[in-house]
Amino acid sequence: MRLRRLRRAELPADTVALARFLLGKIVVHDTRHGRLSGRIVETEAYPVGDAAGHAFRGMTERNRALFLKRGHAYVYFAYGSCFLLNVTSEVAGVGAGALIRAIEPLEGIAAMERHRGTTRRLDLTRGPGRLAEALAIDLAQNGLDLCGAGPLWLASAGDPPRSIGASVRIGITRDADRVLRFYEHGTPFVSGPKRLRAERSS
DNA sequence: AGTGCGATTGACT
DNA sequence: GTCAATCGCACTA
Repeated sequence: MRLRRLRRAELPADTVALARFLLGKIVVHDTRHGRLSGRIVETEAYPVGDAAGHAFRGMTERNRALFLKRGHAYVYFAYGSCFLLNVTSEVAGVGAGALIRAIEPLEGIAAMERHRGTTRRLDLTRGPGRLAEALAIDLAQNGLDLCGAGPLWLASAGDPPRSIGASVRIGITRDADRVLRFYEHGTPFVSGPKRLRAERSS
């Protein structure tokens, strides 16, 4: 597969626009055990001022990376069991980002199966905690520049954009009515209940 | 110092 | 479909 590293200037400077932009792009993790990659099919935006966003109550030790300029990785540990991967979206000092919720496995599928302890293709990377585990992402990747020459990066495969759906975000309680979850229609690799997979956006 | 709560998952009915 | 596990962090006192 032909992959081209995305440059920071190509990333939309707006959080919601970035969340939509990321659909169809590739997230790549080059590890000691080879390349792990997947096509992004579901994201959520956590823009400035969003009560559901981790930056809402200011910078802390945990969410520090969320305040890096756009195109950095913000990884955090949730529910005592999972790591979640976000792409930061604003200028330095402003906390906002896009959560990657699901990818379609591309390269390194055998390694992903080992990391996840299953060979069921749909269970590999459907859900933010699952995809992080499949891609071997944890706090060691927190704060990495996704637009630099590092091991974790974003790529375009030149795929034509497909139909995009939108819904409310999953698993939050504050600002729960905002339509800030975006996903690709017609792929089985999207997480969430069925009723949140059919709404049309653009 | 103690408490409550998740940007979830996997097991189970 | 429902529900508990799990633990670091933020918040209160």
